[in-house]
Parts: sequence; C-alpha cells; structure tokens
Amino acid sequence: MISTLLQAEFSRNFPFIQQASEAFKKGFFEAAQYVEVPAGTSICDEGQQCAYLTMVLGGMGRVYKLSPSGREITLYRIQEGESCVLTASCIMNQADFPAMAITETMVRGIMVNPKFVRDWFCREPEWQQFILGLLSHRLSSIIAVVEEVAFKRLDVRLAEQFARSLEQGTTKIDKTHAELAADVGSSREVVSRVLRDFTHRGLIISTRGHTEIIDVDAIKALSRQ
Amino acid sequence: MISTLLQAEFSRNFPFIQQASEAFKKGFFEAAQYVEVPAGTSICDEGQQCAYLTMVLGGMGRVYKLSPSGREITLYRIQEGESCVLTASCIMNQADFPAMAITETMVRGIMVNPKFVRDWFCREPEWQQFILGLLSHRLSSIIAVVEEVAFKRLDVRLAEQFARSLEQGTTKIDKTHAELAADVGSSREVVSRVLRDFTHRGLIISTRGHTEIIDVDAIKALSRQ
DNA sequence: TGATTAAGGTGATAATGTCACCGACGGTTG
DNA sequence: CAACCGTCGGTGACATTATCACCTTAATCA
Repeated sequence: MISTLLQAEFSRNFPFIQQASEAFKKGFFEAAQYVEVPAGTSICDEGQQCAYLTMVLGGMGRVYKLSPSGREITLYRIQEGESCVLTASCIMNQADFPAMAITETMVRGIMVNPKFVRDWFCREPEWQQFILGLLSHRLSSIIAVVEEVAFKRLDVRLAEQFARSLEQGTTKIDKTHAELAADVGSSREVVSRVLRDFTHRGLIISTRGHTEIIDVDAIKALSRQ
Repeated sequence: MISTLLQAEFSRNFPFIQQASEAFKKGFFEAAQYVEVPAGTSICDEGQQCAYLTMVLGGMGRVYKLSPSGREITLYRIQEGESCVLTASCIMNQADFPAMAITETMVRGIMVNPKFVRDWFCREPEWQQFILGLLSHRLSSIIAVVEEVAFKRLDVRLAEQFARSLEQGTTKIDKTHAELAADVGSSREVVSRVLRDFTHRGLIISTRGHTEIIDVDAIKALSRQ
C-alpha cells in the first residue's frame, strides 16, 4: 500500500493516473510497492525474465547492449515519469529481456506485479494508453539510435551528447572517456582522440573524469552535423 | 467487406482472429478492405502520418532509414502474417512515422481504418495482444539491429544475410551490391570489396546482380562471428 | 551496331576500431 | 611522507570501414 504522500508524487510524475477511475487508482496503489534501489545495481540482464515493472519517481537508469568484446552502447535512459519499456514489453509478452539495465544513481520508484500489469491492460484504458505510449515512444527512440550509429560521425555524436547536457543547463559533464564511449557505442581510445581534437580546437577543456564545454556555439553547430 | 475466401486466407495468416469473438470478426471483415500494392511503391515516408494499418497476406515490404548522404539501412521486413508496427505505433499514438517503407514485391493485404484500430484496441483482448505483440517483437528486432551495426564487422553481417537465405533453402541471392549495402547499412564500394574477398576465398561466386553461396559451411561459421 | 544505363571495380585518403603498452593522477596505507 | 595500487587517459601500429572520384564492364534497347 502506497502512502498518500507518495500517491501525490506519483500523480505528478505519471499524470495519466489522474484520468483513471477511482477503482483503478485504489487497486493500483494497494497492489503497488515503493522501492529504493542503490546506484550501480544491475536491474535486468540479457535473457532474463522481468520480475516487476518499475515506474520511476526519481533517479536515473540506463539500458544498454554489451558486446562480447566488452564494448557497450546505451539504448536509452529512464528518468522520473518513465518506466522501462523493455520490462513492459517482456511482461506483456512473457518474453526475455533483450538487453542490460543498471541504475546510474539511486532510483526511487513504484514496483508493480506483472500479473496486475497484464490484468489492468485488458481493462483500464488509461493504463493501456500508458503502456502503449511507452512502447512506441521507445521504438522511435531506438530507431534514432540505429540512425546515429549507422550514419553519423563520432565527433558529431559526441557533440550531440554534450549538446544534451547544454540543454539541461550545464556545461560540465562528469563522465570518463570510457563512459562517453559506452554511451555512443565506440571505444575509449577513439573517444579520447576525438576529445583531444576538440581540446585543440578550443571546444572543450578535458580533465580526469570531467569535460567542460567552452565553445558552446561550436558544439551546438557540430551536433547539428 | 472481405470475401469468404479471403477471410479464410486471413485466418491462416493471422490466427489470433480465430480466438476472437464472432462480433469482432464480423465487424472486422466488414470494416476492412482488400488491397494489392505494386512492387516499388513507397508506402510511408519519414514524418508522415499513417493513413491505414495494412495486415499482409502476401509479398514483401521493407522498412528502412535513409541518411542525408544517401546511405540506407534496413530496419526490418514485413511478410505475410505480419504488419507494419511503425504504422501501428503511430496510429495508436497519432505520431509521425520515423522511417521509410517500400514494397519490394507486389503486396496483398487487408487494410484497416485507424479509427477501428484504436476502437478495437480498447475492447478486444485478441486485438490488443496482436498489436502489443507486433510492437514488442519489433522492439527486440530493432535492438538487434543496433547491436549488429554497433558491434559486428561487415563481413560477418554480410555472412548473416547469406545465412538467412540459406535458412530459407536457397544458395542464390538475387541482389546487387548496392542492395546488399542498403540492407546492412554500409556503402556499395565496401560491400564490393568484402565480396571480392569472399570470392577469392572460395565462399561465393559473384555475377552481376547475383551472388551464389559455394562454401555453405564457411558462410554459416562466419555468420556466427 | 552503337549508344545508354546500371553494376561493379579501383586507388587515395580519412575515419574508426583494436591491440598492446605506457605514464600520470588520486586515493590508500604503512 | 613515501610506497603502492587501481583507474584514467595517451600513443603507435595496424586493420577495418567510409568517402570520393573515376573507370570498366555488362545488359538493354533504339
């Protein structure tokens, strides 16, 4: 049973629940469970069945693919108001999870039993729309990842990552080169070389574990190709 | 209104309808419409709204991304018993289509009005499962594409394409190098070089517009990395 | 037959991936 | 403080892939 305080927070992050019937709300908050997952926890590994659907109230999760050689590529991140579509997908189809997921920070959320996820889906239009929206939004975003990897140069993709930080109002990125490489699906060495180039051109200042964007306009311009 | 003969064919290709209620079946076949689309027809372009959901009875469609520089990558193909998930996705969310689609052969299918797609989704559990299955199956398959492009060498990816033909019982691939390049998301020149290498190693025989697999085992081995 | 078009080949150069190895920084501990 | 250790980043060599410009060859048809 979810406390009234948490219910309010949940409603802010998942507005669809405000449109739902009282019966659904009541059932939902009774069946759901509050969880806090520490940073760095592996949530779901390749080929596993998903135990629960977690709807995130705060924190950041990362879903990625891992290659046999150890390279990684981030498929998408999960923030407050979102939920892991792949989890949703494998719950609804009782299929295996086709990637890996990990918490990047401590994650707070509401955990829902898979049986309820399926039952509600048959009955509650708001829940249907929510799940369906998750799925098709992610479908688009993963297609965008394909496009990135297949067609765009690495410097552009890194500039896009930086531009995303700029959009969130910060010029400082606290990531190692290896982490940046995992985001864009490249290798550390190549990322290091591109960043050295950025540094020489005065676009960034790079220190151990951190990157600061200096020439904001140039980064934005590069991120648009 | 769909003829009894076509209804039977449809039921073979989309078995879920056999589980559905009589009322649904009746409504479905009354609202649906039979179409034949000639080969090479562009179905849906980047950023368009989708007009109708087509459920394929025969023929082959191809959904792909096009880069500004003219390169392509195939996201997935649509065959009998399948349907374009992206169409389904944008119908359900009234969003834009994030890719391009074209018929590779003549395609026969049943066309469904978007309004019905949405209405049935709220009411008919079989229809729900069908749409949901489409979405999450494609989600997995597109994630597999990301993995391919991000991690695998081109020779392996081409060998995988050939191995897929082998699975369908044929050692002959009637595609140009340019078409193969569009499938794997590379450029014609590079594909040509890899295939020249395959030829020198005795894996294939390559003629204008056709490739014949000679060393089946070697191709299969390479396709497994 | 000769012209036309599509398919495929080639060389040069740039971008990216991989491997092996090195040094430099930061934190820990004796 | 000094020695140690693990992480982070740098580098050179080489393989793979992308891009560009241009060329040759094969199929088609007027």
